[in-house]
Amino acid sequence: MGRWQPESRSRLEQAALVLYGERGFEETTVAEIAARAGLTERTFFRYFSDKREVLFGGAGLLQQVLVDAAAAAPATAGPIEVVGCVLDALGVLFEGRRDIARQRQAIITASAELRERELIKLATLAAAMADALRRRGVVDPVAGLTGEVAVAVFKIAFERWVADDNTQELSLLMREGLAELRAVTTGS
Amino acid sequence: MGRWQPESRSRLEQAALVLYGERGFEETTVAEIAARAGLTERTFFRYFSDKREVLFGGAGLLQQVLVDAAAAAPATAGPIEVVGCVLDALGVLFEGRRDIARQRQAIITASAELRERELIKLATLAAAMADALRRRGVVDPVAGLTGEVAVAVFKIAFERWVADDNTQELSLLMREGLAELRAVTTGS
DNA sequence: GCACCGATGTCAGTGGCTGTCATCACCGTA
DNA sequence: TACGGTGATGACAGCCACTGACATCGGTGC
Repeated sequence: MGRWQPESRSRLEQAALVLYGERGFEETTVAEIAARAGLTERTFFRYFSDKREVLFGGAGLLQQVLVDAAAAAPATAGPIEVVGCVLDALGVLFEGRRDIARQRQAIITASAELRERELIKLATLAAAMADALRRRGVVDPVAGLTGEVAVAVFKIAFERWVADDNTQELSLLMREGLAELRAVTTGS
Repeated sequence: MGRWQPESRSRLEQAALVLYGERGFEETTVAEIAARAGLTERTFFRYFSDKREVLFGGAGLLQQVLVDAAAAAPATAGPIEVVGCVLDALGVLFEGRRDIARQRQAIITASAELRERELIKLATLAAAMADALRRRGVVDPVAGLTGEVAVAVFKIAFERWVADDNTQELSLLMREGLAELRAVTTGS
């Protein structure tokens, strides 16, 4: 036992999720996570650049889906329509995963350090969105601005989605957010 | 010399600014900053909760100005007009400080850790903006969404303002951003 | 003078994170 | 079957951010 167990990475992720959930992020030691996964602290840091990163393995997929959806949007679509397409794609990605998302989000919001990390992941998404728009010919500062706005809509919708007193689908909440935004910016 | 020097806090800020600028954030030790300010590491941590915070002393003032401006906006102003007032107030705050802002921003963008910290400060501003709007009777999710949008406009305008090839005033860039945003959301 | 207080120093300790080298399972090849 | 290579892991030492506890010392009020 021990060596050559194939799923080291996911075992570490699982262990971290459990321990962060039980005791909290700050109160959990990397050595404890590693021990629970049957590995050593050193090996943890070979898979994850730091103690927080273990919770953000999905960020890459998210960005991939975003970029692909932006590229696949109809050639005639303006920036906001592209945002709509992207948000739809992201909605699909989270379908049926609300409980998992909720558990993860509870851990993140409970820790300032983890909130910081989440924000930089979102900022990276905004930058990717802006790049995708530039690749479609959208110029700055509109591209950058639209990237930020897309993420803002996603963020607010996601917050509502994981809130306890809400049962709507994420896609719906994002569409709603986009509509509200349009209403607000055109002057109330 | 040494004790009872009155400006310990600002001496630490100054020392940090210089050292982060010269060698970079990661390569600078808290002990070095403290030594340069004629203090010890322990005292540094009495003034600042961590190594990054020493660069963000102005965040409180920023938030104060934001909240005040939002409260002082005409009662008839809708969410977007309030954002306009707030951005104007922030523009005044930065007037004539572009070189300092540029130096600081160069340090921050050079370090992932510092970018994280900046993002959480911006997120705090967005939350404050949303709260100010709620106090004016704006409901969710519009309040939250508008808070995020306000910060997005500020962020993009600030980036352009500190870019080397730009000579426009920050206020102008923010007004421009707001206009572009309106144009984008109404459909291109 | 004396008692008190608040800013600072000192010191020991924890934990995140890294560099380095050893080890061991597996694989291909002679 | 023996042998060398490879890649994942362990073991260990070390740096540095950060903290708690206690000592110290300058100034202030009585």
